[in-house]
Amino acid sequence: MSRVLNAPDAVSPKTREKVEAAIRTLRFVPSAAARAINSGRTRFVGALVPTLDNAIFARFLAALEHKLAERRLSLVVATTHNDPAIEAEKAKTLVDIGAEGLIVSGITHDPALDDLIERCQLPAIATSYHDPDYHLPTVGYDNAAATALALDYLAGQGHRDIAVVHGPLANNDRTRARLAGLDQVDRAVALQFFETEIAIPGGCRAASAVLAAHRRVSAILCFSDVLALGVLFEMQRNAVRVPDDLSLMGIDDLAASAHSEPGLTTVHLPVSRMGEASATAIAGWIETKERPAPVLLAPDRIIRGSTGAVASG
Amino acid sequence: MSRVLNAPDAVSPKTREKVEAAIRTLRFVPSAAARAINSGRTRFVGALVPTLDNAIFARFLAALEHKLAERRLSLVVATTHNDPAIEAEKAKTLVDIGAEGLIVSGITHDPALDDLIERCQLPAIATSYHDPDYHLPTVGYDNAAATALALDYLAGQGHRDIAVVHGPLANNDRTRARLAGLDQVDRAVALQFFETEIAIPGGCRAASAVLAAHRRVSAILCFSDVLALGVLFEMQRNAVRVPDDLSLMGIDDLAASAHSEPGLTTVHLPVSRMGEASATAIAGWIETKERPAPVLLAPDRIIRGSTGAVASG
DNA sequence: GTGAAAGCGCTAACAA
DNA sequence: TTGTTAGCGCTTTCAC
Repeated sequence: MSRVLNAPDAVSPKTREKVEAAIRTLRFVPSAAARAINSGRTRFVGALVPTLDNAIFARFLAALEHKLAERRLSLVVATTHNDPAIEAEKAKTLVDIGAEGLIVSGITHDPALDDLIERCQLPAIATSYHDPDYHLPTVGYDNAAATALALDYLAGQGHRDIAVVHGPLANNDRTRARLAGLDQVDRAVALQFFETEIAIPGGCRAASAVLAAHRRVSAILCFSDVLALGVLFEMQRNAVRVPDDLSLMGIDDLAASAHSEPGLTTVHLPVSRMGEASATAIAGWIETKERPAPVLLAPDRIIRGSTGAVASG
Repeated sequence: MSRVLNAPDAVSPKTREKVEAAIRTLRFVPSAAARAINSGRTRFVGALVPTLDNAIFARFLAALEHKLAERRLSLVVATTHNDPAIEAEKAKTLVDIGAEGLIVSGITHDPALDDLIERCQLPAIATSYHDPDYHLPTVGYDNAAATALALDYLAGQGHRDIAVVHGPLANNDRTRARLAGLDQVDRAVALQFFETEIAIPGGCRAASAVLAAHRRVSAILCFSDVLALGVLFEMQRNAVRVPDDLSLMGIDDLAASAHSEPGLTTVHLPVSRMGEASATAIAGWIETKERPAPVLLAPDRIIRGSTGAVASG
């Protein structure tokens, strides 16, 4: 009967029909577990992301799921809320149910996670980050380069006093890398920093704080478009014109960013390609047993209407 | 050795240590598949959603994943793009890898999916919909009631010419139910319909169409906040004041809707609670083998700044 | 082309 | 408390 299901051509039509009839009458359903025990394959991988609330991760997962499906792999999703302990725990669960590989975000992890990956010899890929020397292959972009690209543009437009709105630093290497990227810009710019939660209301609050701050700025750089959207709304609420009174720049390039009024100048992070590249890398690793090379994806500056030049003089 | 892993207390400390040492040196990792074949449990369920691009589904999945984790279940995610054939195919894949239950969206499905669920005697739940007579338990809200709630409010505010912006009707029972809900409103209101893709640019295009339409409207009702956001942006672009020139109402209540300027009047759909209720229902069904009762969640009208009354006379 | 049997890695039940 | 074994449902192999 195994033959009828797996190699129908190697069975005479007569026998096949008989067996198929029996399968129907007996309501036979093959057991996935039994198949897995023999093939050694479960055909799914796990992905650990900080949250689903930010569209940037949803877009990443959409591309990841789509590309994995092409390789006949399914995707198990778990959220970590940027807590390494939760991440390690959920990773353990994913391995326990049989994940053949793991996709994690960033390079800050609980030792328990590294230990798990090492012990199980599990293919695992770190995303949203680039570091060729990291012990896992990274598939991602250079976070520092992304903010450098942004700050360089604002500085080039004549901005000398800039507010930087970013997410929590705790356990977030991406945010820290983005912060470090600002130092790469070799221009005389005064920066004020505002930390807030990465969500629309966080952006709104940060915008209020910027407006209330003692020293005026001519531009706001947000480390996420979600924050920038919140800032934009708050500015509209306060009748602050963007970009006339204040330039606004984000990082991510969400769907909304292209269509807001004004359109949001931002740095496009290629998260869809990152999802595809991650899928290809992990699927290849699982199939060939060969560790893939890191993948570096270039961020891309996108100029829209939310930024303008500072009137010189 | 099985005892050491599963019931460490029933083993003398000496033996335990010896076995644990061996486990370490041999780099032993228990096989999930072998465990599954004995327990009959794989400890994960599959969810089929139209897309991850709309935050409403991301929010649903976030709650679903969280509540499932409490029941020690993992979540496999697959996207269908509202195509019943893809849905059926991916459902088959999920069952093939051992999903213990399925969460699907709506009640329009390929017969192959129904057949699969029937044949495998698989616990399956239909979400985003309410129909106590459907052959699967539904966990969701009354889509018709949601739009009725919205239209009733707009009519109550004096609006008599209203544009309705909705997503594609093909294969989407939720959209059709929302459309049907408009008929429940017993008021003399002239409606114009605009179909577009459920995404920000879709909302923008629909807004342009509304502005270009021959007959003027005093309000726009969008069947999704994503659409309403797009409309709002387009109105800002065209210097149409909301709500002074035009009232705007959505359905969903996304995170952004509460913080836009003006805030978006909308109908809150309890998708987080729907995720939790779905998790509870499917987990209970798997554990007790007893089919759960349908769950009806009430939508909730939320009045914000994007709507106003029509000046009478 | 078909039937029979070994064996995958565990758990559970049984002796010792 | 510990060692041993049957058997879960499949795939693969080996006779026929």
